[in-house]
Amino acid sequence: MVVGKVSRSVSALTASEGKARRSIGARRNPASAEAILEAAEAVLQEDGYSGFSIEAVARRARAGKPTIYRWWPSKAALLIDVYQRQKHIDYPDTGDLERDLAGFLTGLLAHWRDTPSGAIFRSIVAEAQSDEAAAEALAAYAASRRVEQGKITERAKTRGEVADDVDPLQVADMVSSYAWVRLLTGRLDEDEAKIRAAVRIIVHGIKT
Amino acid sequence: MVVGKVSRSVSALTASEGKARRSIGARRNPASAEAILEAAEAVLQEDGYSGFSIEAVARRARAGKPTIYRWWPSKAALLIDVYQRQKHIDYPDTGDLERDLAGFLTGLLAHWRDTPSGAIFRSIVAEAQSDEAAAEALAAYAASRRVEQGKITERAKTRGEVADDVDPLQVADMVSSYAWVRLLTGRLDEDEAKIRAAVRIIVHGIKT
Amino acid sequence: MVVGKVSRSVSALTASEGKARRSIGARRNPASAEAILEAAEAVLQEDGYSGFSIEAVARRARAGKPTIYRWWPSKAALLIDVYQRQKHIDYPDTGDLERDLAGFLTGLLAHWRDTPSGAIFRSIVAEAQSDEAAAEALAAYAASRRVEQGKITERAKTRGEVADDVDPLQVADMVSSYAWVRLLTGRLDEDEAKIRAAVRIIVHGIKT
Amino acid sequence: MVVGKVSRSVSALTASEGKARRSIGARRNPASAEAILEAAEAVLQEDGYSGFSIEAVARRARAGKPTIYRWWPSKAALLIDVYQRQKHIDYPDTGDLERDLAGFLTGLLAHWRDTPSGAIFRSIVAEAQSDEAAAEALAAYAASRRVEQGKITERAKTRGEVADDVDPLQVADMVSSYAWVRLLTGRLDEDEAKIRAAVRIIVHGIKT
DNA sequence: GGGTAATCGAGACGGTACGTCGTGTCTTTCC
DNA sequence: GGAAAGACACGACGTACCGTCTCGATTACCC
Repeated sequence: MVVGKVSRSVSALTASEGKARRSIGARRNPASAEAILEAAEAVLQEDGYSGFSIEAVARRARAGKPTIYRWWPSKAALLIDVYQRQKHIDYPDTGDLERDLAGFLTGLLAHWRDTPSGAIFRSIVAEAQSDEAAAEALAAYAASRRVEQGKITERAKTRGEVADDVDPLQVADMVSSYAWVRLLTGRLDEDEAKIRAAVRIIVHGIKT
Repeated sequence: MVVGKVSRSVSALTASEGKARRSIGARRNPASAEAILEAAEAVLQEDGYSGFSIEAVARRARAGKPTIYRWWPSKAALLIDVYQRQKHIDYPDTGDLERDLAGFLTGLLAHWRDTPSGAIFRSIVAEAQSDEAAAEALAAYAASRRVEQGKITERAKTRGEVADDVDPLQVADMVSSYAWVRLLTGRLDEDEAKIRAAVRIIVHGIKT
Repeated sequence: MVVGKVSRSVSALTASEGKARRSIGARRNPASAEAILEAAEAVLQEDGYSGFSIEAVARRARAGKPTIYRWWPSKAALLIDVYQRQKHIDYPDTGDLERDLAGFLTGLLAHWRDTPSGAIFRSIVAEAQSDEAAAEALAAYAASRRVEQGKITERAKTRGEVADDVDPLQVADMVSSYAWVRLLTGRLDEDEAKIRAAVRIIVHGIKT
Repeated sequence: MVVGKVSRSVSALTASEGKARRSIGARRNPASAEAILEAAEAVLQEDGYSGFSIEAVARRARAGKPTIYRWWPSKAALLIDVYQRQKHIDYPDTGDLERDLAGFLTGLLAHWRDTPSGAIFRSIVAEAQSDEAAAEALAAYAASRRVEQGKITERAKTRGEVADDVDPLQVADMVSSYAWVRLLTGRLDEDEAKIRAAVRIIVHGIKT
């Protein structure tokens, strides 16, 4: 059983229309926003984080730099938007905590490994180390993800699988951290048995 | 009881000599190397990773840029050297696993919070996301630290506190990851109770 | 005795109405035109030619940029309109050529120095160096002014003060040029004795 | 008889070397300076003042913008250098004041008309209307030219052709102004007879 | 007297240029 | 041959204007 799947529609047309987009009046042009996000994604995928610049995105999107700065105050904000467009992680709900956490973890690592998401998220974390705005955005995002992922343990707690004094957010934190560090140190292709072992340790550690 | 202490010799004189260093002939000038490393550390501490540039280090060290590039092929290499000059933290050995792990974790977070090490290590992680050399250096460093830290659990295993099928390196990985993510998301001032709770979960999860 | 005085009606109200002007139907709104011209004049006076941009004028006039572009095809056109709103100086007629020319010259320089006219005229000359329309407008304006100013010498010629072969337009040209260059090189605060000396040279040069 | 002719050597090679120039150590590279000045001249000639930008010059010279800004603090400074490279006006010395002044004037106007100098000088004057630095540079330049040109009248004064109370600088000012305004209003193709008439007026006005 | 048409403020759009900063390479001069 | 010094080509930064556009609201004019 899967909850929370969010897909996105890719309109790959916009990027190579040939003709320039125009203003549609005194309001944001969604076509421009779309083109910019797609260009950003493409630049990241092709040139990596080191080649990712506002200029490069603007060039590729055939957009003016001010148009980007108007809507995304920093490189990080753009990165996060790109990441959000990509991401659709499943939060499993099988009725078994260990299975749920292991499913989440393997799903997340596979998602990072098999889509551009991993590279993008690495970029965001890197950016957050030098840009205060990025750090805040990342912190907010991470917190919201912890809440979401914490629900897995919360459900198990409701089922009586987990000790009363356990904080689901803390569990989410531990599980996420394990995934983050794997991403940041290039160890996404972790043996699934190891992942299960790690999850088992935590689940054993918190059960009633 | 304390193991693995590494100290460094601080020659704080070099940074503000006033007069420029000169060549000492056809060989590397240690005073320059020292001045550069100290300047790098100071820049990182004062301006953070965002202000850390080869130019800034050269300015502060009163060194020529080529002198830096001659000895450190990339920003990452310099960062790693700077980090290795730092005093490392202690790995406690009290005879009690939970106490050891909690001591290690609080010590590490405090070390990152109270010395330049935190800013430096954040920078290395950030750099490693786009620089291959930094990534390799970071991976090697992290692996060696896992081995070192794994000894804590290894000892507990020898004492029979821990189940046979537990991989001490995996435990080290989980504990370190928890610390890393806190560093990278600016949550070093974590409540000590929370840290103990996290450690307790893991220790409960792996005990015989 | 004074000839050729042109006044303008200042409706200083429009500039700071607070509330935005609206369309008054399918025809030009004179209040907007007025507000734009006044804003342009104010911007020129306060920030000079370098701060004079369509954006700045629109902001100050609380007008839309298209409203400006609709009625003034170029910055130059707006500048010219602004200049023409200015009060023009008097052409003296005392019955004495030297007195008339000196009066004209000191009056013109004082006018440029003490009113926005100087800044505006400088701007037009500058604009005319790269804008063809401005160049034409400036040429036409300058020619008409030469005719007007030539009448001073013309009258003296009628009185027999001036040699027959003297072209009054040429005299006007020489006198005006002297003033222009002073404006353009920031030498409006010229010693009056010097002005009189220059006029005397010309008057001596053309007298019967 | 002609005095003060200054020629320049054009090394048109530099502009299209194909390969980029490199630094020649910690000092100014004359090849870069040369390439920049030539590119500036070419841009001015081909695109006019409105197309003249530091960016365009840098592009054309295959130079970095900082290299230009390092040596020329403003657009005006660059323009003036370009103008100085171009200019080689004769200050005639025939022993006859009227002939000298007429020769100077026709020479100057012809020079402005037949070489890029005219366009360049117009640009400088325009620039000086919005840029304070340009204004100062132009004022200094104009003053030095007045001194130079004043020597023509000075010599005539020594010869006793000119009244004692006449200021040669003022005469130079009047003559130059006449030329400037012709340049700025696009009237360089003035009838030579008119020029002579203007000069005659002044010479008559100042003679003993 | 209801539709049409032109006007208004507003502001987004794709661009270009600004002036500054950092990169990594180079050369000279001094030791 | 190492080191300080700093110029060089390059390119990204974030901002200001450019001139064009589309909007929604607001009348005046014409059928």
